[in-house]
Formats: sequence, structure tokens, C-alpha cells
Amino acid sequence: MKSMASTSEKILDIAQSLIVTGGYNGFSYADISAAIGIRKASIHHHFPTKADLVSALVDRYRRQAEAGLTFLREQASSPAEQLQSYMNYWQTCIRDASLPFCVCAMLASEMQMLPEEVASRVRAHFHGLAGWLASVLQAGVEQGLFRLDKRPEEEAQVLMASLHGAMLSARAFSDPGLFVAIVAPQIARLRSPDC
Amino acid sequence: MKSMASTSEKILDIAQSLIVTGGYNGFSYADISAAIGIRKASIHHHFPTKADLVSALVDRYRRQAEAGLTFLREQASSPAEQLQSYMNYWQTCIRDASLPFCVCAMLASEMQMLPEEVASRVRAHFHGLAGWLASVLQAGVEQGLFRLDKRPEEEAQVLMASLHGAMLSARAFSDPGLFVAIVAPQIARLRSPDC
DNA sequence: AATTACCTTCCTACTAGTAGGTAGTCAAAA
DNA sequence: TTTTGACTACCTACTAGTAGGAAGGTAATT
Repeated sequence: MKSMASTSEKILDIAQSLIVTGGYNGFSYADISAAIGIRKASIHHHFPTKADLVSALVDRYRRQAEAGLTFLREQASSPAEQLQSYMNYWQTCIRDASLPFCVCAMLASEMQMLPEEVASRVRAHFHGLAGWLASVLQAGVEQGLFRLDKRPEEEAQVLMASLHGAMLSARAFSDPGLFVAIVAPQIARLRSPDC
Repeated sequence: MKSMASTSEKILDIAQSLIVTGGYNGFSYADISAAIGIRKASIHHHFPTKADLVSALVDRYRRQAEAGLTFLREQASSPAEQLQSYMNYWQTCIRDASLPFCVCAMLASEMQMLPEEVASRVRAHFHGLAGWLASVLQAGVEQGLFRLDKRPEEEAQVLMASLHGAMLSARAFSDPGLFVAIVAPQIARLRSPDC
């Protein structure tokens, strides 16, 4: 009985996949309406305005991301494997096209014209991800596994930018393999030479 | 008399800045119309369809980019300085907000829903930029200035992804300085240790 | 047990405004 | 005189959003 998703969840599912392919202005209530067989007005019942809908969408995405990252921290044995697993997660999403781009990266590219309530949530996701990466790098340094040229926070920014840039290139060239080809060397170069 | 830009150039100027902030679906003929004081129908005279307009826009952008990159190759003395100058160019664009994002990077994020005539041009820009970067890296290796872990083409992809990711982060955090903070270390690490 | 009231979800039908695009006109320039 | 570049006026389709109501479930009141 777990597969029975509520209507509002279905709305968010569709909206998310539409945003990932076309951004904030790339979808409409009518698109969602057609996709799940419900009238436009019914979607407005669940999410009065588009800003409400996308805000709820980003909130859910952030909760899922945070849960996933926490799981990785607890599950994967070493910081190096945590980064590897995170990369593998995205590799799978891109390969099977289930989520071929980060929702917040997509929205960030349109940052200047997003409703403020959405923009602030997108910023929060960037902060959260950068923080997680920095803490993983920090742990790796403490365990003598990583050798960083800069402070963990700065290296985390470099790594996050590589991740997003790699998603963009994979999309531009329609080549899912390009994502790993770009990200893997960036993770590899962090490894301390003596291990 | 050189400052007297033609109407079609003015249309492309406005459209470019609108695309850079909001993407393909983030602007309309009415927006351009209002910005340059001309009727919508007059814009259709110059560019019959939106796909025509954006195609012409990307063509012009690609010509300018190619000219700029060729100039850098001829002007800057060493491959290292060529990369540095390219980064500085974008730093200036981002700082003064004249072009705070690459037109083609913006469009690439919406790749899947672009008209094919636009999509192919965006892909061509990615190929061209990756090729230029690869040739600069290749030259650097031949002159003993760079020490690469991988083939120049692969390193070029890594570098290009960092550039685009850095633009995105700078935008997400509204922090122009973040662009250089991310890209500079990526260029620095290419340098051969013995020089 | 039946009534009352409320809540949720979805519906039809509508609005004002915007989207990209077209037809036909007209003045000035080539 | 033909071409260019602008115009007015219009079209159809779609945009986000609203009004009001029907159907069903829940829960307390009578």
C-alpha cells in the first residue's frame, strides 16, 4: 500500500521533472494538469500560487537531500567513499534520466528572476551541500586520507562547482558518462599521496 | 558614429541580457519591445520567430567568443596567461554584471526543450570552447609549463565544467568573487611543479 | 439513528493578461 | 520603384489565478 502517493505528492513529482528539464518558466499548471489527469483548479487547491508550489517542491527536495547525505555519512565507511557514493548516486540519476539535473542548480541559474521565497530556499540548499562537502573533506584531512591545497570550505566550493558543471556538460553533450569523467578526477586528486 | 547600433543589434543585445537572467522561456517579444521602444510586430520583422531570434543571438555570441579566444591565443604570451586572461575576462563580466553568465551555459541547462536549431548551436559552442581549452593545455604541456594527469581533452572538460559551475555558484550566492575563488585554484594546479 | 456542520478534494466555468505570430498600411530611403 | 523598417490592429492559444459548487468523509449534536 506504500506505492499509493497522495495527489499533492504526485503534483510535486511531475512539477519537479518539468522544472529539471525546463526551469521555473518552463512549465505551467496546465502541463501538470495534463500529466496527472486532474484539472488546473485542483492544483491551485493544493498549491494556491506557483511560488507556493515551487517552494514546497524545494522544501521536499532539501529534506530528501539532507536525509540522503546524512545516510551517506553514517553508511559509507570513509570520507573518500562518501564522496564516491554521492557521485555514484548522481551518475545513476543521470544515466536512467530519473533526475538528470539538480533541481536547485537548475533554479539557481534563474536566481535573479525567482520569487524571493524560492530564491532563499535555493540558496539554503547550496549552503547545505557546500557544508556537507566541507565536513567530509575536513574528516578526510583529520584521518590523513586527504591532502588539501586550501581550506576545506574552499575545496568544497571547488568540488560543488565541478559537480554542477559536470551535470551541465553531460546535458549539453547528451553524454551521461561525461559526468563521471569530470567528477572522478576531481575526487581522485584530493587523495593523500601516502595511502 | 560607431556607437549607432542597428535595430536588430539592439534587439539581440536586449534579448541576450534577458536570456542570461531568465533563459529561453524567461523573456518575450513584449519584454524586448518595451525595453527598446519599438512594437512587437517590428521585432517579428527582423526575427520572424523566437527560434530565429535566439539562433541569430547564439551565432553572434559564438562569433564574438571565437574572435575573443583567437585574440587571447595571439596576444597572451604563455598558455598559462591565456587561461588567466580568459578567467579575468569573465571575472570582469560578472563583477560589472554586463554579462554575468555564459549565454550558452544558460541555454544548455534547458537543452532538452530548446528548438533543435538552437540546441545544435549551443552544442557547437561547448565543442568550440572545449577545443580551445584543450589546445591551450596541449601547448602548455609541449612548452613544459603544464603537468597534466590526463589527456588535454579530458582536462579541458574538467576545466570547462569548473568555469560553468563557478558561474552558477557566484550567481547562487550573489558573490562575484566566488567565481575566481573557484577557478583560480583549478588553473593553478595545472602548473608544472618545476617552474 | 438521524441531523447538523464542517472539511477535503475535485470539478466546471470564468477572468484578465500575456504568449508568439499575422495581415495590411505607410513613409522614407536605395 | 522597389525595399526596408516601422506601424496599427488583430488573432489564437495559453498564462496564473478565482468563483462557486458537487461529492464524499468525519464528527459532534440532537
